[in-house]
Amino acid sequence: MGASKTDHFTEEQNQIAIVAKALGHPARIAIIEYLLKVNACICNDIVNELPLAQSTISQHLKELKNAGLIKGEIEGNSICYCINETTFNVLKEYFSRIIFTVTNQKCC
Amino acid sequence: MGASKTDHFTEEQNQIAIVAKALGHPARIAIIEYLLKVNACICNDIVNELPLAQSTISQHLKELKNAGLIKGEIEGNSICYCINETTFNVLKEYFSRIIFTVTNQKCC
DNA sequence: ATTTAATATCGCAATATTACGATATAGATT
DNA sequence: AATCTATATCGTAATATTGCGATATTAAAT
Repeated sequence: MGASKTDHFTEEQNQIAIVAKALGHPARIAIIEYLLKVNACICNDIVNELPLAQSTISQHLKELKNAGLIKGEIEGNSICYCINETTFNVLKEYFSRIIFTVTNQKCC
Repeated sequence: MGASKTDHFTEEQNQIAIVAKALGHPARIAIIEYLLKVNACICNDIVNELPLAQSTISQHLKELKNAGLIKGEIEGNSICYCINETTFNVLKEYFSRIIFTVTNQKCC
């Protein structure tokens, strides 16, 4: 095994899971925070910031991009990776909805 | 390999990653949504709801519990699993902070 | 035209995750 | 006491993830 049974879940459930999974690694969280901090953004900076090899960071960036959490634009020699606000908003809305529902419950 | 280099990241980065990772599976998202829906909560219900074996669901519940996303209280024969609002709040706050920071940036 | 710099991809090894069936455990029911 | 019901744990197979070094690739600088 090792593969998830995605077929049996809703589109939204799979989508949220994909995004959450992409955030499920401290290096990727650190990358997001670094992008926030520097505002402008070039991958090679991150290589000096994180204790990981360049190839590993490139891989993490790819996963963040696939999940729609960051956008990357080629800018001459380097690449401008930025936060994709939209996806983070989807997450925030989703969690807000959960919290709202829980708060209005009486169980536990 | 297969293990993350958690040592080199901050406590918060690791914590957020752990919680996000726990949500990074559609079955676990479905479990959360089911808990929300039924309000009262017994694991065995979920077995009839999801296309997964009882042992698999038990495993997923364990991971959600370890990440602090749900709480479980033994209630006689069965177990009352409920959403742990606190952890969801932490997530929401974290994403809100990200969105706030991004919105006030001019890059990209 | 070469070289340099920034990034991506490949191939691999180590480990983690997912899922299942079988079995254990523990309280409830008979 | 025996059985049922709900849940957890174990063992195992299949697959995914993490991380690295080596090697592309592509644009910039010399």
